[in-house]
Amino acid sequence: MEQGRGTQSSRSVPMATSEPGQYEGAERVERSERRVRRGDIRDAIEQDILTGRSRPGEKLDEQALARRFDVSRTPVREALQQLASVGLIELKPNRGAFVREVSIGELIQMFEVMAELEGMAGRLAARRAGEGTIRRIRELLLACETAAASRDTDAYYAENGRFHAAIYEACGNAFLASEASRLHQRLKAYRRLQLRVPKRMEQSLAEHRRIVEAIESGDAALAERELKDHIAIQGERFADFVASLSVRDAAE
Amino acid sequence: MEQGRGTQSSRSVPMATSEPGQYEGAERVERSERRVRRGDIRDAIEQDILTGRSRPGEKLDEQALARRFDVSRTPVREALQQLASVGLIELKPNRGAFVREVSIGELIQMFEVMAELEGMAGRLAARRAGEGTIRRIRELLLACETAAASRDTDAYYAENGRFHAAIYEACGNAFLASEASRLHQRLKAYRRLQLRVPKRMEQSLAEHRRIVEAIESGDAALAERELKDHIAIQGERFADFVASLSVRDAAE
DNA sequence: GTCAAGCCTATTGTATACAAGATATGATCT
DNA sequence: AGATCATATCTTGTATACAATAGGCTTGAC
Repeated sequence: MEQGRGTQSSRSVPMATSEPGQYEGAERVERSERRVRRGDIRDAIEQDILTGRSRPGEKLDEQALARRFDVSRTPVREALQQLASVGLIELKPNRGAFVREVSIGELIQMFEVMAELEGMAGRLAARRAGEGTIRRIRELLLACETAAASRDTDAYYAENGRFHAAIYEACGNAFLASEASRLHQRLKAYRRLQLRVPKRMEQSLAEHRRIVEAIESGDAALAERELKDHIAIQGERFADFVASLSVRDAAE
Repeated sequence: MEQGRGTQSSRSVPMATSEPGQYEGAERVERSERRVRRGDIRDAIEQDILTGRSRPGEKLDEQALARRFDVSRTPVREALQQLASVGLIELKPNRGAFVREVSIGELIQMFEVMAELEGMAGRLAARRAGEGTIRRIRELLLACETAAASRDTDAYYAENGRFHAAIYEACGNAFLASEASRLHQRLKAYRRLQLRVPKRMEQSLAEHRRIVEAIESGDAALAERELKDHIAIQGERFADFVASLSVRDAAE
């Protein structure tokens, strides 16, 4: 009953009729999306966390998730493990999975590291980027400008991500690129928040232009500084934003 | 059957014990290594990889590992997932787990990133380290010197790890500290290799002294440079080392 | 002899069963 | 009545059963 899959298979399960569904009241919306692809579960839970649908500190119930995706607990646990390894949730032994509470101080520290990595990527990109790579970055800058011109924060947010990813790739250090992407992904939700700050999109765009200029001219030190500042500003803006909400702040 | 287990699951100790200790059976090694602690499996496989007992490209057989630790495949798979998330192995869908082949180029890239992070930690440590922290770092430098004096590479290797960890802590950015530790751990095996290079231990020690000096004097830029170079040299030495012994090595 | 197609087997992936830990709940004693 | 211990119940963790897939092997045709 609780596992819709097993019932329709021709084989008979020994004593499968153990107990009638004791939680059948919960909504099971995903009726249509049987056959979830591997990784879908992970992505869905991640999305819930990043969008704030799952609040920090909240417990994630394995059984509920299993029902929601119409799978057993096994793949759900797998997904939870992966999310824990990325740092999005915390697995307390014998207690379960909880959405991680990230303090403001911790976020600022993460932005600080991100700034360093982006700066490094910029420095290397300025030295190593070839003709085609630079053209691609230029294109993405243009896309950012278009999005900004139409005041479309969602589009800007998306193009911005692509812009930075292109720089990671351009640095010629695949490991750095993957580490930077990982952190970028991790800070996604908080980056987005800043776009609400008035004029931030325009400022960001101006910074992007200077970054491209520096990379194009091959000025490694400048590219490093511009990118580092670009991210550092985001960290500060984020801190401002938070401070404006909460008067008391323990941000070291 | 494949799991010669389950029959003798006569775990005594009903629950009358009001002891707070949760792993009472830690030293109780029945048969092989019964009652493995959570995480032991992961550590053991990791150790095999880092020490080279499991060669790059080699396939890790779930069933064999399950037998070896006398557990079912479930916790083994869990351990493999974690190792995959750290990058030590690769999980090919429907194919299994394989020890990741790290090319020399990739390793150099990792050292490059490591150098940046260590440099950052040094810079911040120079600015933020307090009285006690510096004393602690000094102590660890002394321990390195002692180990070096007695030509004990194993001891030096261990003290070196503590020395760097102390600097990570001193930087006042816990996130950076954890990221640096993660990478340090990842490069562990390759770091160790370098100590075989003649005079490397002495050079390393000299570099350590300059690093401590820079941090003590509060010279952030210098501390950053010294640490960065310290790691960069390791990357270069590593490349030299590999180049010197592998004419026949299928590097990449 | 070579190649291809289809079965065979070995191994991964998923579901379910079962065990052990944790929390909630109720009974008993002071 | 309140506290404490015992138990009931729920949840996580692990074992096992089953399903599905990949790769090898056999067989048959050319």
